[in-house]
Amino acid sequence: MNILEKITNELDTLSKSERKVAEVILSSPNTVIHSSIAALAKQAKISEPTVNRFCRRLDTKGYPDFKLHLAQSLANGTPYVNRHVDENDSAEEYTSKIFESTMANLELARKSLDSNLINRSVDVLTQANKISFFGLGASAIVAHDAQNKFFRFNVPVVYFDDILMQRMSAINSRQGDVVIVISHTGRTKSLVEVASLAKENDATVIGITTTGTPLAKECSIVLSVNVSEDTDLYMPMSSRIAQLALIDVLATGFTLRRGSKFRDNLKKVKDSLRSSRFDKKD
Amino acid sequence: MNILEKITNELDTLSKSERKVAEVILSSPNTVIHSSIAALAKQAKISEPTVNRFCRRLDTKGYPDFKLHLAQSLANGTPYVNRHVDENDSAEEYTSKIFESTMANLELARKSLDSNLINRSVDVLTQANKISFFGLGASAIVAHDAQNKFFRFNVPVVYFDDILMQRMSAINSRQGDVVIVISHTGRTKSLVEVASLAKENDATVIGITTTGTPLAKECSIVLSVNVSEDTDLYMPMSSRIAQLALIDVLATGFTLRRGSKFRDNLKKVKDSLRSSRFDKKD
DNA sequence: AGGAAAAGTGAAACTTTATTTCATAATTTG
DNA sequence: CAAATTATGAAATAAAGTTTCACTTTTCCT
Repeated sequence: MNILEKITNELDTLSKSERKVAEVILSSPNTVIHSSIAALAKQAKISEPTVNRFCRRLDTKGYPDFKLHLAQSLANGTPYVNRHVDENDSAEEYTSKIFESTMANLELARKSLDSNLINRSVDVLTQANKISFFGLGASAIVAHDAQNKFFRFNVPVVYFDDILMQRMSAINSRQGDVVIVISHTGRTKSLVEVASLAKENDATVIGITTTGTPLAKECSIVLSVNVSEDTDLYMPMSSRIAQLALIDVLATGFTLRRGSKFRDNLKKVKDSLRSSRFDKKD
Repeated sequence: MNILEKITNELDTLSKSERKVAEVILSSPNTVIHSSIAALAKQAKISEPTVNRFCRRLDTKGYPDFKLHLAQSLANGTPYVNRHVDENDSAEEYTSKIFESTMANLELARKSLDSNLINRSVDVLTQANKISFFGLGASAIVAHDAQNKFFRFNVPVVYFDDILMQRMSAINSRQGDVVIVISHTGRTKSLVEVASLAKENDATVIGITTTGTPLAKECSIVLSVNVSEDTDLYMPMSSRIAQLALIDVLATGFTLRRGSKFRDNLKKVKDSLRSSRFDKKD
């Protein structure tokens, strides 16, 4: 198990001084693996035995052993962890933290996805007469992106980030139409209403949202994209990035399902963009 | 670099005794990371100073530092790798591949970023009279997202995904304006022109693109977001996701730079959305 | 509130571990 | 084959980590 995560989890079982140690470690783990116990104690403004006790509480044999675990956690290939941005972080620090949290959230999102539901969604999408993507705020760009992607497939696709257009479109939907409603919180009133309207009008409603939200209840298929709670003011919404990855998955599933002839077509679309670009001389 | 590989490479530059050390380490590295220098010396049937010299020859500071490197090399379990989607992949398989590739690309992108340039960009952004984001196609949604984010900061911000609007806006820019041009390929002709126009009109032009592209040459600051080449037809453009993460970084840098009063304001914006949502009952 | 018990903490003593020094042994070179 | 170079380990030294124990703070109970 990743020791940084473990520290984060056990933060509240630690004593006051031990928490100071934890904070120093979490804020710059890469420095710590090169520090002696004395240096760390000094930085955390506590004594050396406290550091030692801290290490043992995390089920390591002592400080050197702890450093070993820490080093391994920091090495490549270990799972990424949600780390909060701190007011005094340098550019390097907050950059790392944001990228790592984003990756951690992608990992979480992947775990929450159910491949059977993805399969069913792809089924539905390949058979749709018309596909509409709805989102508001940060999720609007996901809908926008989805439109870009599906547009290339030469299927009737629209996206709206305007409540009224969404409502009108939902009301005009019919059997065979697919409406994809995107909302991280799943609590945005107007979007929940739109989902419900589309459903009443016999469209298949796919929700890209968090498990168990009001929106989820209105959908025919719910693709759960769970990411860690957005409690931190500085922490950006990683949810939209996970949602985009899911759009990639759906689009890929769509392409695969449609077979090889369809893929030749895709290639043509790609090639058609070439003349608008400067050549690559390499 | 992986230290086990390094040991193997340098085997013939080592002395006889040192080679004994190397062999012991290579044969059971997992034991070594929990051994003291004395234990290792005994096992290799040589003296402690020899072990120490061995460590230094591998460019580590000493035995403990060597163990740290060794531990990290051993931790490399399954780094995220770009894996290509195959025609016969199941939903589960392509989902995993897409998420993992996305993470691999985020990792790559992070490595290509220069924190000094991020710092300078944040400087420029906090002092801007007006901020414009330009992108086309997949990058348009990044520009769109950036507008969403910076709009919350109550600064004059616009985004255009229309070539004509971009040109007009670029021509009307002036000293103190910041123009952020987003393009993965950095070869889209009209965008390169827009960057050049903006520059001629004294705007500070920040490019979010790949290193060494025509667009990069036109920019005052280039934030390189390098991801692996998009050679595969099935593989979705991960570049936009890396770009979004970079937008998060810039927005976070902006927030931090602006100080605590500014952050209170942000909280208000966040709260103002509450009434549009269903309550959370938990 | 008041005081006993429990938990937390750090100074100092102590132990373990790593590094340096230096004399000697092995190897290379002319 | 002897001088020079390089390699090696015993012992001394230095550094790092751990334990003990007395003192402080907190918690819990009446």
